[in-house]
Amino acid sequence: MVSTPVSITARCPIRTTLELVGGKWRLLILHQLRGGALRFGELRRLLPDISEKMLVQELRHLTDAGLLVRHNFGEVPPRVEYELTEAGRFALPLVEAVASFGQQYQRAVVSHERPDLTQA
Amino acid sequence: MVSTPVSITARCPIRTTLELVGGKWRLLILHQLRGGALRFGELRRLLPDISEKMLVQELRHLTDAGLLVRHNFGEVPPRVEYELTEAGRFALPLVEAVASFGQQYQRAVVSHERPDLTQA
DNA sequence: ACCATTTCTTACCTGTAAGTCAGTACCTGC
DNA sequence: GCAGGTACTGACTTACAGGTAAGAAATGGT
Repeated sequence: MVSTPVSITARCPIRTTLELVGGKWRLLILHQLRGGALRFGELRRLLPDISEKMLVQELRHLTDAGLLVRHNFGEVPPRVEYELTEAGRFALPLVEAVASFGQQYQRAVVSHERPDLTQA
Repeated sequence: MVSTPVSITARCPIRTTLELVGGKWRLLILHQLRGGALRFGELRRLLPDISEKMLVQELRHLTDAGLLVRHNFGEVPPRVEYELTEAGRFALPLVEAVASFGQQYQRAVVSHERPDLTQA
């Protein structure tokens, strides 16, 4: 053993977050689940323009990441629910921050035509 | 005038934010500029694995969005600085939230192998 | 017998994000 | 007089996010 090969990578936390919840849909899914568990079909109705394929795929990603739990009731026709885990609920303040920044920016853009954001 | 055609779109604030600062690089750029203006070359050095093309492109996007100002000193060799605007500084808490969530998640992942995040 | 419902898979395709690389213009230092 | 730094631009290419559409499996209703 010549040198110490411990975790060279020293992951950037911003990149970590982007890998977890980056992309077009994940924050929106987490946001919809803020109030409690939802069935697959309910999520699809709440996110009108997501394709089924993407919804399945993103739900699976979030579940693998430990932010969601999947409840399969084993019934037929299928009945499945998704719910935030403890870690998932931990992401809610982040979702809130994203939403609130978007709101402020929108307001600033309608009042002036270039964002100012000086006044809350 | 039969109906009132005012702004059907009612933009989702989360989507707005994603369009503004979504993607692989924009949050990282904003983060680097948190302490004040930086030259193009300094940013390139601070973000080792961004390509010059992407850096130019993303700086331009953020400038067009009103989050950055570009200072061209008109010297030769070229000397250009980028700085957060008021609106850009408004995004810093968001960047912080993203970074801190990533940190918590990382810590949770190293201790258990599935994120828990119960203990701060 | 047939159709609808529900969650999910699979194959295929498109568009855009991102990367590579070369070149430009002007000056300084050697 | 040529290499080197500086902030770009543009052409070309690759990778991947995302969309479309079809179908599977099991059951209940008519």
